[in-house]
Amino acid sequence: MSKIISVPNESKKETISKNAAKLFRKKGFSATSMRELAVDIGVEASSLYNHIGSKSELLQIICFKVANDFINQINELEQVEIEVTSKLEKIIRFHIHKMLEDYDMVYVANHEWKHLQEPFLKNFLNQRKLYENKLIELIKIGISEKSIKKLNPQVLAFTILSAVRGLEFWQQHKKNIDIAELEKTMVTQLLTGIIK
Amino acid sequence: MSKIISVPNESKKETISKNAAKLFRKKGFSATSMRELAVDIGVEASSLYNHIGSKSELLQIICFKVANDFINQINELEQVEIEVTSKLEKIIRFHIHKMLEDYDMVYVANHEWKHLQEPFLKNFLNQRKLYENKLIELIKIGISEKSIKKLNPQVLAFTILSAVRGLEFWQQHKKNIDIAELEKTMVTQLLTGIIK
DNA sequence: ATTAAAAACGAATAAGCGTTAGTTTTGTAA
DNA sequence: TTACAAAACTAACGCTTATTCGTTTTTAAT
Repeated sequence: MSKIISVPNESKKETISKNAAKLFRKKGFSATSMRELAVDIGVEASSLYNHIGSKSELLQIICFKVANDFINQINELEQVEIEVTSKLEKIIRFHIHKMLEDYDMVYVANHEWKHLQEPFLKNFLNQRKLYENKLIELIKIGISEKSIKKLNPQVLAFTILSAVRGLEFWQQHKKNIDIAELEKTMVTQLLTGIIK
Repeated sequence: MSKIISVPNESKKETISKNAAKLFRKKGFSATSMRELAVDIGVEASSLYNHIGSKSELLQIICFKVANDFINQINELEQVEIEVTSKLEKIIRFHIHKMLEDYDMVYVANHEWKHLQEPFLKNFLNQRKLYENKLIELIKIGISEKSIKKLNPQVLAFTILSAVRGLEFWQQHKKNIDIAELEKTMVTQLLTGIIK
């Protein structure tokens, strides 16, 4: 077969990872074979191993890329001095943008992380918990400042995360809903509710 | 090995299905082998085939059991004559209860349905869309009655569904949060928002 | 044109998969 | 006790899996 075609500024490893993300999202990690991935890329399965270490490594690359992006964003946000509710709004909007830009990778990180091997599995879950705890802390500050209702901060945080992590639905309705409306609706709903 | 032990009023097929749901949730459908399932139940893999047709059938049983439960609930709710917002509250509370009672099955139906074979895959997705559309219609009524904010009903519906489908987190925090508080918090958050 | 490294290939390996077949054990009712 | 059906067993089939090996082709620099 032919060579792996990679666009400039993108290593062949990245090209393989992105294709892997697409397949892992569509079929799941375990149900995706290296042979299928190779076909998609246009090369024999064995040739992939000149560029990557293992199938498992591809999942690691995907999951930690996403985890780092989210951790970095919330870290930057901690430095900024704006109201808690504005921070929450920014977090929600960031999730929406990420889901649109890196749909495959975000989806895989959200749904296929359980197939990571140790020690990567523990590592990933630690990253996740770190992010969740930062969000919970933010909400607690909001409650103490009386800008947020006195409800269980853990539940509030997880509900927001569940809502934005479920943004996959959007991919299937791209045509019907425009992104500005999507953002406005979700921010309004999650922050101020749906009842008039 | 020994025989399959099934509690009274539960067929052996049900026993196998429930064990399958537990494994499919923990490891994913594709990564779960019939041999593993057999070990969990205490028989040889081949013995399972005296009770079930195939591995795929187990996934079908799980997914359609869950789909039917949710469709039935929302159908019953359509008959009842109460306010739209009360109906939404009931739907949210039903999701929470279902996730607690049949965690494994609900999780599998939410996450592993893509491994269904045709025609079951199409069938399942139709059921899902039916449910989503019923929820969207409900919200549209609320908007026209002016009890719900004039926002994109599709987005509102999917956000609610994402939030309740993400209730898996609760399983890991059973000890910290009691169910009454969980319900109250989520209903309040999704219907009236979190900002004071 | 020569050389060395990078990247492709085909073939093979060992392990695991869902499932079937044939046989034996177990439980139940006559 | 006999007879029959249900459900277990062992063994095997054919296929797929991720990965490795040794070799050949391609690419790029001298």
